[in-house]
Amino acid sequence: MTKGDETRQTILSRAFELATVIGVSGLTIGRLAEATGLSKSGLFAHFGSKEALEVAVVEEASRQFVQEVMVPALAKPRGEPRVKALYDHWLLWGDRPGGCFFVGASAELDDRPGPPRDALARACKDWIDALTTAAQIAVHEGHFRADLDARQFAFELYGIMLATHTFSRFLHDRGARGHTQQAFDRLLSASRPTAGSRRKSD
Amino acid sequence: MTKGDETRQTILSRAFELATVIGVSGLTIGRLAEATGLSKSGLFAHFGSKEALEVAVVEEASRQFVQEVMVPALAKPRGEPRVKALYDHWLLWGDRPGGCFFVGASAELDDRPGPPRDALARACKDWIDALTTAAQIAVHEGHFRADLDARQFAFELYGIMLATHTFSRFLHDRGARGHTQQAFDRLLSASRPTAGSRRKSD
DNA sequence: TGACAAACAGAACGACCGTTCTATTATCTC
DNA sequence: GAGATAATAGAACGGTCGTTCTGTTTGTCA
Repeated sequence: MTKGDETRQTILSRAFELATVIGVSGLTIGRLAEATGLSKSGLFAHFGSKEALEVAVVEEASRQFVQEVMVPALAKPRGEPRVKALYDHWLLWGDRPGGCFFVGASAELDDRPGPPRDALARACKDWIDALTTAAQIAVHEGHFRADLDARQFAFELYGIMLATHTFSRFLHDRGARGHTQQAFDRLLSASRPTAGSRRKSD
Repeated sequence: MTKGDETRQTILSRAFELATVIGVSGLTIGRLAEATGLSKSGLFAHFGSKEALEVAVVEEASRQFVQEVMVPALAKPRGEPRVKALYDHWLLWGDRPGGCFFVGASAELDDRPGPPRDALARACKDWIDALTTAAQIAVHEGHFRADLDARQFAFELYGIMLATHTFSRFLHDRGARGHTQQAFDRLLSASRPTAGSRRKSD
């Protein structure tokens, strides 16, 4: 199948953009059909249900996120450089109309059980796991202190990202970017070994 | 007027509960009418428009937030105890079906301009200002270091709160409460004067 | 207590929702 | 190129949305 998958991909790309701006639940078949130039029923046939469309949109978002954030970061050296790259590319990822898709969608779906919510939660957990693993690697590399709780590190970094989203996108706070950078730097400093600590593989 | 205001208050209390769980935009006149036992038109007449209802719900949420979080904290001694009280009462505030109303509503309204969004942003800014002021007072009291950026403190504390909401409500992460406490403790430690610092009014 | 306004109910409106059905194109296979 | 199949359009469905209109009840106050 060629044509069908091609159209489906076009729909999903547009749907992802739309959902980022107006939210997952604000995304309707009618509006999406209009945005893509297809008829409601023609578009609908590609997914079979609104719920399946939402799941597909979440998966499309995850795909793009991996491409734009995870892959570039994995190309960086293990340890703190990779942690920094994850942070930097996330900032770039959030620099689009609507900001970070996942932050917006999380709040929308958190009390609406079902497959779309499950798919989104999976994506967020994967992201947090990636942050955790990156921090753990930084410990092994000796960039971070040996007793660092990598999961705790991921939690706090995630919080910084959420605060960034809220301060800049919702509150239009001009100091948001500065606060973000300062918070991240402080988190890094607190994670590095204190003077006189030992290095790895001693 | 007695009866009208009374019913209006009943509606708003129920609306606030509902909106916390299903979201501000998920709150419909029909559902709210059913939940309160009124007719759609009867309920509608109290507000004149859906938008006005949403604004009223945000204001009701703010009112309750002040009552349950701000007032108890202001009763505490100035400085770190008050900062801790703000944090503690916020945790209690979030311990209800749907979690923190403002966290959920922020993500929903951040790209939907209009009076409801403005009212919500005002409430969030007030909350952040309260955190900032409390931190600034802690500086004056000598509980926090003199060179602390109170606004930065508020930003990071806000991030911890957002992460708490997401980890516990959305991801159902059992470690959320622990991570929150640890992050808060770490933020407090980093804010206190280092050994050998001077006290206030010297 | 009787007049008057406030508070509500009920029905209906057009708009849009997700979904289904049928018909018509376009695409692919042989 | 013919036949089968996939891809899409169009109309229509029942349902819910916010909103308006018209009554009827209820409360308020001189």
